[in-house]
Amino acid sequence: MIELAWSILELIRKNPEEYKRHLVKRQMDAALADRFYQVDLRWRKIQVELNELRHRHNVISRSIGKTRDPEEREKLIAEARALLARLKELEAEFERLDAERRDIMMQLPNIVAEDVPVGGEEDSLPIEFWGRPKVWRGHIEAFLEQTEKYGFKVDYDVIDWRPVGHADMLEHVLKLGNTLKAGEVAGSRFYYTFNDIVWLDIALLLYAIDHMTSKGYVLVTPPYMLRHKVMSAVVDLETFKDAIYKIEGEDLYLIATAEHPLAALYFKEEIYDDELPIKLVGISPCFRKEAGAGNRDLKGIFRVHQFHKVEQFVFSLPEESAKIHEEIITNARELFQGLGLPYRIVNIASGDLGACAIKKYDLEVWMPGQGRYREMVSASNCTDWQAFRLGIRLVRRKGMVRDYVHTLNSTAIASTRTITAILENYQREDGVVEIPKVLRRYLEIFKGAPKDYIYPREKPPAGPWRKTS
RNA sequence: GCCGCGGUCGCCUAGCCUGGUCAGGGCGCCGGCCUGCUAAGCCGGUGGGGGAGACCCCGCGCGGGUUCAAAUCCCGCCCGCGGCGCCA
Repeated sequence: MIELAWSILELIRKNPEEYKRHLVKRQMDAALADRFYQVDLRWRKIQVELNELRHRHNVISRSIGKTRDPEEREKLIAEARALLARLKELEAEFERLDAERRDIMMQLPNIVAEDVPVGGEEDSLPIEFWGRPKVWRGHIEAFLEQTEKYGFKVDYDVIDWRPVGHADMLEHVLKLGNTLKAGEVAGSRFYYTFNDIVWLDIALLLYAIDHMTSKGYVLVTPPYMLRHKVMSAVVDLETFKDAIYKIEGEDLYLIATAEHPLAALYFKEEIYDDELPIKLVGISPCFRKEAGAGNRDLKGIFRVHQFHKVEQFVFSLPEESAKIHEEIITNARELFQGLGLPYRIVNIASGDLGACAIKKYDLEVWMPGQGRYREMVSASNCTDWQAFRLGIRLVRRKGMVRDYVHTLNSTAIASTRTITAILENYQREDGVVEIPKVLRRYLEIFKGAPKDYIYPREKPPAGPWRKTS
């Protein structure tokens, strides 16, 4: 018997109850698995009948070619026609079943890793803290809620003045952003940024690709749009609905992250085991509808429709993906340690995982203006979920066995979010923002770029502005 | 955008005109024999699915159509190459 190569299909056929437990962990309806099991069973049965019928038809059809006697020929053709009528009926049923089966199959989420906390968003578990957060006196209680509650003793500095939130910093203190005008001409969650903030954006991206390429990751500019068949293979249904922009009148979708085109780099390809791991670092703009976000983070540039991101992506051997997952989150740790931004690593709870991932780490930076840790990085192990949908096979040289590669992705740096973290963490009482030392080498070569500090201004360098506050 | 040519089982390629032998061959890869070891040589394997299995079905860029029968004929789409046009 041929081994079922996709882990989820194999699991449902062999042990549907086990798979249902994973659905429950994800707070999903376990009936999905039952439905698939039944449809799959019937699909297999019909296929047997269909093959039988087709075989008989093929036998007759082949014999027609060898028959010289015209009378005999007519008889055989009539017989083939009769068989064909029955075949058509059965084929119609099979096609209906096959469509239903594929439809459910595309909805099946990955399993949940053993060491993922079970529950909803509130059950996500911080597992590590780094750095020395600046905590405003009024946020101390909230800070302890986010640290000591989980059994971690995190040293922090108390500050007496209240840091200005990133949105107000950008727009009203530094005056280097304009979301009002952007809102008018493009819509909410768009922005104009100017001068030093743009330099900061670019410096962050350079810093991230410098760090990643020095580790041997291959630098990639990917397509910023993908076809439907590719996009739907890379993301789950929810993401598609809530995040993906479509190009009017074309079969093209804007990427929400470089993860999508990077995963697609090996669309329908075979990868030999001795080529793995393949480590990529992509740089691209990201476009997101943020349809499910409601009113959250409406101000500033924390949650926007468009930003730049440097993304890590790895194709790996199945037996190595857990190890590589640790590697990519560690790369992110290094980047944020370099920036001197205090963070915590969170093991995301089962109910909050995307359908693709068996396990996800978020890196959240302490935001002194908001008094909260906020997500900057997300690192997922998708095992063979994406690879199956993209048809990316793994060929093991020993015995030429075929299964699926594993895929992993993680943010390296998302520019706008990281800027908000810098604006809050490097802010002084007088409103001056210090530039993290590690970024300075990427700025010093440019005459017009800021070097050490970004200073508050009286009025913006460009764009309409009315004195309000 | 227009015209012409092309897309074959990992890679290269035959078959297409003139529909019907298992889609043939080369390379690579895997396994075996041989060998002190390697190479050469020889034998077998090398797309997907179903079936407990003997086997069977599907697969020639994708999707339709004609036919008892399609890699082969017809239509649409995608991609590549060459030429023309247009624009950086």
